[in-house]
Amino acid sequence: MGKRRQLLKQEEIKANILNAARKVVAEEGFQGLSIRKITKLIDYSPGIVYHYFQNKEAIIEALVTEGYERILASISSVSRNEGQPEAEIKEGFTKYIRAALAAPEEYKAFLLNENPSVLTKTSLLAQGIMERSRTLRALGEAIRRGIEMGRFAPCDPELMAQVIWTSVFGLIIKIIIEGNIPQEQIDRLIEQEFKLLFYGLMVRNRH
Amino acid sequence: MGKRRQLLKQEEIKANILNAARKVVAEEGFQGLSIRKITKLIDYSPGIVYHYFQNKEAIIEALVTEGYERILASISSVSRNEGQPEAEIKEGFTKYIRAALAAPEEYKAFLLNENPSVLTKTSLLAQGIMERSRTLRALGEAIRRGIEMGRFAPCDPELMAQVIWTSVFGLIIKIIIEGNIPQEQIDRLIEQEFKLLFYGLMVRNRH
Amino acid sequence: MGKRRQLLKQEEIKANILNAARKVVAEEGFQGLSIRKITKLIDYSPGIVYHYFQNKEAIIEALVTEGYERILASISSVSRNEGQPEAEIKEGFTKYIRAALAAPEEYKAFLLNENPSVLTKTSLLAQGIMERSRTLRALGEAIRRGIEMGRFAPCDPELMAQVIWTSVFGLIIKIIIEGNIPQEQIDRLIEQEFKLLFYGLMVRNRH
Amino acid sequence: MGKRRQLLKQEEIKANILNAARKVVAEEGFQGLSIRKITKLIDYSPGIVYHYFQNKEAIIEALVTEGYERILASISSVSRNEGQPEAEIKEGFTKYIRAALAAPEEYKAFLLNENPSVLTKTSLLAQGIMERSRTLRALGEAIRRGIEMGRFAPCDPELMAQVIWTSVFGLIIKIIIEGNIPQEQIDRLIEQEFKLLFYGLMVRNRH
DNA sequence: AATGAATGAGACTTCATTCAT
DNA sequence: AATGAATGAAGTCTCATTCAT
Repeated sequence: MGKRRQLLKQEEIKANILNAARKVVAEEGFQGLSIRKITKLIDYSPGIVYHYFQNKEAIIEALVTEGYERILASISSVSRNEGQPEAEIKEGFTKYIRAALAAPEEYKAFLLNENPSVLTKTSLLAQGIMERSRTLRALGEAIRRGIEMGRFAPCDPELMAQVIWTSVFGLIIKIIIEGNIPQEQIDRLIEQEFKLLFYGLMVRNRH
Repeated sequence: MGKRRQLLKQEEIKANILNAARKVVAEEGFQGLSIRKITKLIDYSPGIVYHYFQNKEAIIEALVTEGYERILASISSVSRNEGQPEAEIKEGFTKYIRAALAAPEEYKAFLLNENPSVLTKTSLLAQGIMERSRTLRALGEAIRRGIEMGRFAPCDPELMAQVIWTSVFGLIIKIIIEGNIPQEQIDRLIEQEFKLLFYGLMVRNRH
Repeated sequence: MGKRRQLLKQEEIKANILNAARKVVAEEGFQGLSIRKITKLIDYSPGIVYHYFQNKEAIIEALVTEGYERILASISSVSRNEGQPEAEIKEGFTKYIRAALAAPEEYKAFLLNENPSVLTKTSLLAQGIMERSRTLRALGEAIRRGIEMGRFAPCDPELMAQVIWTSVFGLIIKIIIEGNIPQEQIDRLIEQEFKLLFYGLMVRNRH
Repeated sequence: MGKRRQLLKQEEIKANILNAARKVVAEEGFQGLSIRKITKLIDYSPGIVYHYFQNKEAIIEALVTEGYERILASISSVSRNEGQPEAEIKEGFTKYIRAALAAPEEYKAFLLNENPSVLTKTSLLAQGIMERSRTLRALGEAIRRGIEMGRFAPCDPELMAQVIWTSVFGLIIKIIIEGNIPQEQIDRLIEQEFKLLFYGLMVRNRH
């Protein structure tokens, strides 16, 4: 067998393992993931996993990296809107929310995970996060541009990006957890969310 | 032994068990809680736990409801502020956030719980929730008052209460999950959260 | 407290314990009987049982002795029929079957029990059993009388009593275990059973 | 290692487990069977059993069906006896009894089992059972033949087959449960059983 | 007489991981 | 590359019994 073909096959099996793992996680959460369940799905023996991954931890990390990329991909296509950064922000979150609600179990499993290796990808609240997180950077810079253009009130763009992000995050998580919200109500909540983010609670034109 | 004294002792041991459980949960999360770990901490044999609690589930429930009740209690003392409903809201959430962050595992365990009976207490997103949830009612009515006074922009008070609540919820959950945020940064985030809630992103005095 | 009253009370509590035990056995079989379940039913603590019974074994024995008496009572009223011992036998078994099917769980728990102390009461197959078992003695003597009167074919009355008894026993147990036999079919089976016992399979008047 | 040899070894270990289980059951009854006891006998750790069997239930089922199949097999070799159906019946039951008493625990476990899926195999008392049960059909038809030949008294062959079967069943179960009957006495009881089945209690030639 | 605390053993089961082959 | 055997620890829970009070 040529080396290239071997590598290919190796990647293939790794992918199989990850696919099986993803399936388990989607059904039973990260907590329910076990090596055995994975190998039962792909009809391999438990031992084989240790040929491709150092341990369970490594699988989780791979899963998570990959899952995060997919979520990020959903907002990578957001188009710059020079004149109205708020439209850009709205478009990004709309796509993000849609992607999250389309794979609720994975979203939950991923963003509520406290596994250290997962947290390195999902952490957003530390100071200076704009340098490390593409998402937060994109959001923060849209905010900065809005401020420079005079459309947004002056503020620390990073901090603002963080609380905006957690606001949306809170809504998504709650929608997923409550489980039975009618689509109509979900739409109304999302619409209201944007009103809150952009206009706040207080009345306009005050003094 | 008098019956009263016995009951006391029984309560005492129950409390010991719960305390030990709390300690385990605080260190390893609910996921890491086990009867064995509890009884090792209080130097008892595993079996004895079943004298005081029906099963592990009952311990968790006791822990969780007790914790969440403490959190709810924290906002029961919020004082009406007729002139400035925003101050009332801010005070309420400040207390709520503080209480939540003081018992992070319980907060998570309760509010991320998908058990139906828990959900009946934690659901907030359905239409008409203001009639069923004291918390949401209080928040929604503060908003209504603010609108009537001309301090808040006109909106559906219930919907607004829901997205405000989920915004704060998202921040709390994220702070808990990331785990290692310095207190200083937490304070800045909370401060920024209120700015967002009250003033939004867009510039004031816009037309 | 007078000694007599104490004794009374003691007997009363013993009876309570046994009643509770009987209830457990009726619902879950002897196998499901536990000290805890007993004391939970009568609202006492597990320890108390050991004041009245040496151990679990002793309870079972008491239960069984008592249960056996009740079953025996059902056939104690069978009237002697000097002319037709077969009528006497039929009447006895009819009452016995009815009593057994009226308390199927107890019957099963009792007669299928292999606990040594139970077996001392239920054993029937040993040689010489007619000297020790009232039931078998009654049956065996009816047979002996039948033989002497020339109504029954000559045979060893004890052996014949044993196989007759086990025949009926087999029918009862099977009816109980299958569980869903319609009453009509039960009646037909019982009727047929007596035909078998009295006339056998082979044709009459055979040379 | 070749796949075939592996399969062989796997079967071997499975057989070892079952053998150990059988040993435990033989000594302490099904009630006394535990994974621990099994693995102690074969010097394995408890976990390994779950490589070969899904759970304890599966072991019991394997044990029981295997045992009962052996018993059923014992009567498959009964030879037709055209002239004397009673000889055929006697031979069948003799073999059946011998097989049952050779695997008493399995026999009990299977025939006293109230599990619905077991009952579908062991039920015999319903009307029309001759169409569904090979055993009952064979017995019933021997009876029918006997009647047609004028050797057996006219009767409903199915009903007669049912009560005959339960008669023998009752004897077997009682022998097993009492446990300590000397072989000699067992033989006498069996002999007497056949006398009862064929000739009944009543005197012959009684017009 | 009665209690409730407490134990220690044992039940079934799942899991991550190692290892010889 | 892949397997299947195997372990040992840990999980929850139930039980009969003892004992100080």
